Amino acid sequence: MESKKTTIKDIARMTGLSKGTVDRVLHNREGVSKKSYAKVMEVIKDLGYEPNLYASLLAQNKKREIVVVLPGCEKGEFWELVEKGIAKSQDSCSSLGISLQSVHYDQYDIESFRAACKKVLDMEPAGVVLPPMFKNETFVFVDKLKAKEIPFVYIDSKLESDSYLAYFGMPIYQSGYLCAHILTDEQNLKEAAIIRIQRDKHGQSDPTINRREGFIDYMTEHFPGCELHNVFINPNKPKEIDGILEHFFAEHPGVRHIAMFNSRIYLITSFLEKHPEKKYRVVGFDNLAANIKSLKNGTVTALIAQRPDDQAVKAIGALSDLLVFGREPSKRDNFMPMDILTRFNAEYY
Amino acid sequence: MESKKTTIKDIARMTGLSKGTVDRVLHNREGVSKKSYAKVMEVIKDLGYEPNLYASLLAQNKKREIVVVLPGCEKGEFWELVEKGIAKSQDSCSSLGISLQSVHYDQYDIESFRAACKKVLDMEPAGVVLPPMFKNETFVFVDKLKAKEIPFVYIDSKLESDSYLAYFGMPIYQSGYLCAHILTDEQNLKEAAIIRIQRDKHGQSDPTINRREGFIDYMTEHFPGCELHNVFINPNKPKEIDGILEHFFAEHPGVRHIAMFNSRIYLITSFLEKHPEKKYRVVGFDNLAANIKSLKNGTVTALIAQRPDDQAVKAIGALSDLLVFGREPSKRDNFMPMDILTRFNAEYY
DNA sequence: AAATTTTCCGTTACCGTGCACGGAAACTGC
DNA sequence: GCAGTTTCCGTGCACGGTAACGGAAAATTT
Repeated sequence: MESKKTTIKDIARMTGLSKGTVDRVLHNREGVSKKSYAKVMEVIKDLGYEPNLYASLLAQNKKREIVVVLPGCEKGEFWELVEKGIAKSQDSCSSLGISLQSVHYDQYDIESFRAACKKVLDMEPAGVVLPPMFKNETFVFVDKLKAKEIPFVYIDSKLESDSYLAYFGMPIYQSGYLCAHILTDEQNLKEAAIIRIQRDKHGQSDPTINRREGFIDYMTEHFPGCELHNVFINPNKPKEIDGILEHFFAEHPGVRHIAMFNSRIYLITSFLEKHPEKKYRVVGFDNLAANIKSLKNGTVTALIAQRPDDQAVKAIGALSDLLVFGREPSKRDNFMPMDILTRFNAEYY
Repeated sequence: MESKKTTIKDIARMTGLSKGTVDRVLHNREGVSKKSYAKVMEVIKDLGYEPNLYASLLAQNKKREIVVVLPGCEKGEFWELVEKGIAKSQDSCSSLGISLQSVHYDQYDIESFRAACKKVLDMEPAGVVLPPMFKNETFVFVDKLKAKEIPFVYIDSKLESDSYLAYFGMPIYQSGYLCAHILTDEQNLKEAAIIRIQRDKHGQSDPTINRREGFIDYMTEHFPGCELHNVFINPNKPKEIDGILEHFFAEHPGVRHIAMFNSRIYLITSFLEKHPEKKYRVVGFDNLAANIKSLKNGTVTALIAQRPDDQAVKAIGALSDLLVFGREPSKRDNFMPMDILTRFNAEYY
């Protein structure tokens, strides 16, 4: 049992052939007689031969590239957290002989996404990681990837099809459901406010829609009498936000519970900090630095976070596992845990 | 920029030395003059040399072994979750040429721990992972490891000393603090019950003590008037537990909040299920299957979990990073996030 | 100054696979 | 029977790094 692992040389010796021929059999290359082929296969099975990965990779001496296609972003925005995950993966990738590249586009400009896709295809990468931001364009893109036999992994959210290698992201509908559970804390509510972003989405795949469904379903099931107010704000006009909120809450003094389904809860903390006596119960999403700050000072009650860095790390890991070790991921759909962050556990995330 | 990665040969050429000497520098082996050493180091930095993992592992052709020393346990107990992490690591380890072994002992029998330690030392492992269960004996053990220059990593909790490579575990005091925060939900409390395990601990390192301190500190700071009742139960006499609890809660009808600082909240769910009308608010620790079950059916309000599987994965990862890549962990103390589990996010952990 | 030790470094034989090259044997057509 | 194909297979170098071996140069001792 302490014997060395069997090598190609052993098989060559056992069969009376040379390692060149054994190699040909292993790779199903032509130029082997049926008799020799059968003999080699038999010995391989008998000895339980497994090729030495290191030697193989060393001899191949290929360089592979994984490309992550992401919206470019300002400091402190959600996608920056994904970038952190990419940075984390850099080390392990480079020591596996894989280089990591990011390609950015403007998430509000479909043309820039098309350009990014073209760029990626020209790079001929060994694998691609992407969040599906523009639904139709993403379908077009991944079809091309499929045609080139380039594996790809979705993060953040996914599009249904049978061609993606894996998906790493939050269970979005359930995150809305959970949000409602935390917001109400099982206390009966009469009213609650949902703060929404005012923007024309043309063809964007928007997880917040699905999330809102989860939220509303929870409320309907548990507190059907609760009235849900939608309040719209525009992140491009930050100065107007406080006014809009002041106006709304003046008209609805009974509302003490606030939820928001995107990562921008920090947009309303300025308003909240002006009314500490109201003790609003506020639940938002994602561990942006600005959100965490408001969480720690008590302005925000809880955040639901989804480990965007881990999503990137795992997506890249799944690809490199495939590329280097030939291992298919065990699951295609990998839901990340929904982390509940409060002021007393936030700093450990 | 499309140039090949720099190799040892490149460095040899650039410095006018041979690759043997470069290799000596890379491994800090002796027999290199200061001048040559400096020259090589400079070129390495300039070219940004990174060794080729495959070639290195292939040439070394070593087999190393990482040993995890753990309390053996029944199905469904805490340490089983750590075992899951070990199983997860098996794949990545074996493809890195590392084999993983577990050595078990009885957590209530110090002699069995001594025997386990001896066994581990005889195995001459390349690295060791362990939770420090018996304080003094662990010190004796890790001293021997240190003498043999075997790196070791603490999980779950840690002992203060300067010899451990890394620690992966929950911030224990803070977890008690957080527990109180969740239990009270910022509502003023008059009374609360702490369920404790009755057992004589001889020399065991017990995280629950520290955790209770955190809990009590939170309560003292936020609700100084709240009376905390200690209720002791004995896990070896499960039939008595319900009676003890019935008796206690009959005598203290005002108590509606319950906390428990070990992983055994499932011991009291039988009692809780008999009194659904009381709507006890119950917070416990760790995502054991039995606990999760009570969480999902609403008996338990929340669990604070610490990713025991991740602890194992990361501990093993830190060791193999050191063994294979020579990378020291960036941090010695790695606190795991304290996950707040409720009935609606538990299944994603 | 010779003898010895120590310090330093180049050489070389691997590790297990991949693959190009070329040669031997078998098979073809005349 | 000979030249030309085709089929099959062995040889040998390459991949990048490791580490033992031994020799030259420098430092030390006698």
